[in-house]
Amino acid sequence: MSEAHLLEPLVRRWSRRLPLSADDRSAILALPATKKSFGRDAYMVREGARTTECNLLLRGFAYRQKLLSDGERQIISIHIPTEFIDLQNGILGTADHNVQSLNHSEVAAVPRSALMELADKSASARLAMWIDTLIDASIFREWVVNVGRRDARARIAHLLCELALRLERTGAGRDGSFDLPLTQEQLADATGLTAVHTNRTLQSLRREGLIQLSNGILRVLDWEGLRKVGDFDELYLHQKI
Amino acid sequence: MSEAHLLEPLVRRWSRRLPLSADDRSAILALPATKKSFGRDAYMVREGARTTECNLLLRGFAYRQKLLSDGERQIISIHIPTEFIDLQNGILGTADHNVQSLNHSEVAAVPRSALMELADKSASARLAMWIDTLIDASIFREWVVNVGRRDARARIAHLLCELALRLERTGAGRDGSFDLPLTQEQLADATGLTAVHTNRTLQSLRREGLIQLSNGILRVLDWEGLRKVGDFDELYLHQKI
DNA sequence: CGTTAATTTGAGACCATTCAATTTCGGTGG
DNA sequence: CCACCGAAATTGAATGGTCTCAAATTAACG
Repeated sequence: MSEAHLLEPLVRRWSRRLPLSADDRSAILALPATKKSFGRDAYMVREGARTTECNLLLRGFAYRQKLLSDGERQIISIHIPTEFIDLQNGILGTADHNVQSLNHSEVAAVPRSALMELADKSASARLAMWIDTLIDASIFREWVVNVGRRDARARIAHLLCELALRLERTGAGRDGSFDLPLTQEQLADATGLTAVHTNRTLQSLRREGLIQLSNGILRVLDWEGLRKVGDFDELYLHQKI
Repeated sequence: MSEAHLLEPLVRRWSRRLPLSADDRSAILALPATKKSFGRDAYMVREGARTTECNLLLRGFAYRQKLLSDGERQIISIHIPTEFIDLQNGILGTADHNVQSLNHSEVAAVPRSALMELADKSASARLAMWIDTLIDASIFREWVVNVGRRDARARIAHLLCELALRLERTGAGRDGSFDLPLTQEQLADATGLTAVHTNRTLQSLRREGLIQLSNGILRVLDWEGLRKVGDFDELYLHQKI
């Protein structure tokens, strides 16, 4: 397994968004990349750490989080394969939040310097990176709305809509069924709720035949219904470019 | 008042972060910019609109918001002079949220195309722009934490800490006293609370001698106390680079 | 299979909301 | 300069969504 192939998924994702020349492609694939594995809940990036490399998620899930001084945790975003989990750190230099592996995951670690050189050299790659960070930001904005103004049912429904759609776009899952190994506690930390209330809310969504969620598998039974409960509008994902 | 001078504050802010060559400076100042005024609550950017220009805030305040289908509003960020209020739109092409003027404000509107040309031409300018959008994103992340996991007192204290610090860094205000024409309803929409509860919470912060907030003027009486209540750590503002 | 993690259930408490009414403030015209 | 007006701020009381704490059940895993 040559290193170049590690970044193939990145090339594929970026080229769906904008035209990449042959030079662009080979420059991206020529980036030095090291495969790394992380176990469940392992820290991939630590708040306050200086950046030396950026990680592209190849397999598994990752989530960004911050810890409050009283130990409470807020999950800020959840990431799926082909996404960078810390691209912004490459530019800002210091991580302002933690990133953890959700389940067993694998990343391609690219030295920050090489990535920055690519950005200087290739206008397309640079734009693709910038867009990646901007879509991240757009998702953060929607999450502010989600935890700020929606009730428990809507928060969870919205989050599941987002994840289902993003997973679908990368070809993961089929028939509205996706691998989603989130514990209810993690789901609670992502929606600003407690695990107990998350449990009751999930039950209510299940009772109404909107979803099925067990054994780390999400099945959306009634997409329109879930979308409505979650007040979900996919514009913010910027995936139809 | 020549148009070039409109962007002087931008040059000043960016050059505090990274070195700008004489060429960079003149290229920035040569950008075509039109001064525009907005009245209180006027829409500056509308969700779903295609982008034709980016707005640099010169005077007054602006805030980003999204509306839920039931009419509720969540404010996503608050902007102060010398900041771009919609830089990300120039790249993504479609606005995914609204921006409104908080009080009477003035902006320098720069055509999207000219800004993108500058980004292609000047490595420093595009890095500065990218950093701007990344710091925005970092603030969004902190807001997710704020509305997701903090109680009412902490949310408001944290928001006031952030605004005070950002205002101070731009030279606005003195002796811990700042112009901050936020209504309690806007403060509520920014923290995911109701106006009524925001009122009671502000009273509790006042009662304890932490702040004074009236007539659109915020005075921080006990910075350490407020910081503690708000669980505030400024790392996420990335202003010490 | 035994052991720990994750999910589920119950009941009571509390923080924040809702609704409604009152007071204060800022601006305006007589 | 005062009377007036609408907006903003403030107060009260009742309601409710979510939390807390604790225990029981089920699932995951070596």
